[in-house]
Amino acid sequence: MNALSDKTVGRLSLYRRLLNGLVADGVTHVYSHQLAVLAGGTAAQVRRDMMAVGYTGSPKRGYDIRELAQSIGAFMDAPEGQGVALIGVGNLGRAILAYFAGRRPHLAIQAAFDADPYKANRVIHGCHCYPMTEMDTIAAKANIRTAIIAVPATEAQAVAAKLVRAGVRGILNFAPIRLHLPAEVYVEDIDMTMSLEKVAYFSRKGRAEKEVNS
Amino acid sequence: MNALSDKTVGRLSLYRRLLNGLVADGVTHVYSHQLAVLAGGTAAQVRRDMMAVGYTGSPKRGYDIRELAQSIGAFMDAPEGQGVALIGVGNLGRAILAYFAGRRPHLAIQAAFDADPYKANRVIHGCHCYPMTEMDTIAAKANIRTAIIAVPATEAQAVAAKLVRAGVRGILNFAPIRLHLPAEVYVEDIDMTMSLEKVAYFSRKGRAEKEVNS
DNA sequence: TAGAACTTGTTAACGCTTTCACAACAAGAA
DNA sequence: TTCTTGTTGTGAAAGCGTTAACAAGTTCTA
Ligand SMILES: NC(=O)c1ccc[n+]([C@@H]2O[C@H](COP(=O)([O-])OP(=O)(O)OC[C@H]3O[C@@H](n4cnc5c(N)ncnc54)[C@H](O)[C@@H]3O)[C@@H](O)[C@H]2O)c1
Ligand SMILES: NC(=O)c1ccc[n+]([C@@H]2O[C@H](COP(=O)([O-])OP(=O)(O)OC[C@H]3O[C@@H](n4cnc5c(N)ncnc54)[C@H](O)[C@@H]3O)[C@@H](O)[C@H]2O)c1
Repeated sequence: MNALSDKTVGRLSLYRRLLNGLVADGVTHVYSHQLAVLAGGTAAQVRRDMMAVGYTGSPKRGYDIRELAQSIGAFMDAPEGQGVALIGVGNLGRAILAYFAGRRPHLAIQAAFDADPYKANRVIHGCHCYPMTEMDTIAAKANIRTAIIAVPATEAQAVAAKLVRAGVRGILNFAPIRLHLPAEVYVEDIDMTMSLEKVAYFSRKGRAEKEVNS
Repeated sequence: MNALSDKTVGRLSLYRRLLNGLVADGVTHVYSHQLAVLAGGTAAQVRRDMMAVGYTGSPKRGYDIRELAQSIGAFMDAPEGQGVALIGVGNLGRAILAYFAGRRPHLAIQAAFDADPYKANRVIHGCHCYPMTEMDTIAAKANIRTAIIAVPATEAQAVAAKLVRAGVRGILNFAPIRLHLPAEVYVEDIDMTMSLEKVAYFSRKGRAEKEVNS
């Protein structure tokens, strides 16, 4: 139960998704090197990540998929489930709502908020959309500690501060600015412009490849 | 002109956007520590990144914003501009089209593709949407080397392979699977589910903080 | 049973990235 | 001019995450 690193948690999430896929295919066991190719990593890394969750496989049979997935779940999921709020129901916000709607039982978007009164008090992709003025009360009532920001960049800092005041401790931020918040708030930025520029750069320059001596 | 690291390229993209914002505010010079707080990093890192692009500021005045932005552009942008293709014009694809439409002159989405014949041969957010059957010819004609994948996970691998055959060398992948492609193709994954699970985890556990001795 | 074959768990080495620390330097003040 | 102040550029150190390597272990074969 010691603190896991950022990257390890990300990979655990990926592993679990892959494991669930394997369960659906009827597979029962998997080796670290198999999981590694699915996850795009190395076998050593998979084993090291398993150390972090404390799950132990068996030599010659590998990992029991169902047990391992459950083990990761015990580690990552809130036992009582966890609610998420979405702020900003624009083009991106609606796509996100559509995507996450009813997909994950233990991690669902429970409420959406938008400053536009035209969008408020409607149900979008199965999620009730409230006006921003009600955010504090609803976030408190549903015990929301996690939020997704999909408002224009100019609004993001103010919205983030408001969320933190309402008790939010983790933010997934799509606005292309860096938020300034207390250190105990975890912020993950998804900066599509930055990502696209990286891809564009490397698709011209090529990835710096390790030179292989002939 | 030596190879830059992944992370450095990402930050350069961010710096440039911040610099452009400052130019709009009429600022002409900036210190490394100012840029650092905007970018959410440290002054030392900013200076090291500047080393990478080879631009030299002046002590006591800092960096000339306009020159620096131009310097980064010379480093990152294709001189003749660069076209991007979007595959999959669903909920997410349309949001992306709306967002990038007409925003960046030197890095524009020039063509969209979708397997659904209902979506083909229409103009969506100013971008022509073609049927998948025409992808090869159009990608070749427009000299497209960069693509965004926003198709369902089950289709992503096949679409990616098709893109690579058509000459694409960099892919921004939104589908929640790891693509298996030749090593010279640069792939950046944006895995929203993974990111959200990370945020959910750390919003409960708190970020592993450095213990400060009293 | 003994041995072969292949796996896991774990420590140590490695490499990449960030941070530190400071010499060199520019600009203004005295 | 000379001193003070606050910056940049950069080698060296530190930190962090990944990879390599191998002992210990499990199963199958004979
Ligand atoms: N659409 C994309 O694909 C995309 C890509 C990259 C980044 N982004 C970023 O994501 C964010 C949203 O993008 P979008 O395309 O959905 O924009 P959008 O304009 O379509 O939607 C923004 C929504 O936020 C609401 N809003 C505005 N101010 C608000 C406030 N103070 N409180 C609550 N709600 C408020 C608006 O009413 C609107 O519904 C932006 O920051 C954008 O830069 C979007
Ligand atoms: N919507 C989101 O916010 C979101 C979030 C996370 C991940 N994703 C991922 O992004 C991808 C797209 O999501 P979406 O919500 O836009 O899905 P969607 O179903 O709305 O859109 C998918 C689009 O792809 C097209 N398509 C299907 N097969 C194709 C093929 N072989 N070639 C070309 N086009 C094809 C479909 O016609 C459709 O227009 C999915 O992989 C999804 O997992 C989306």
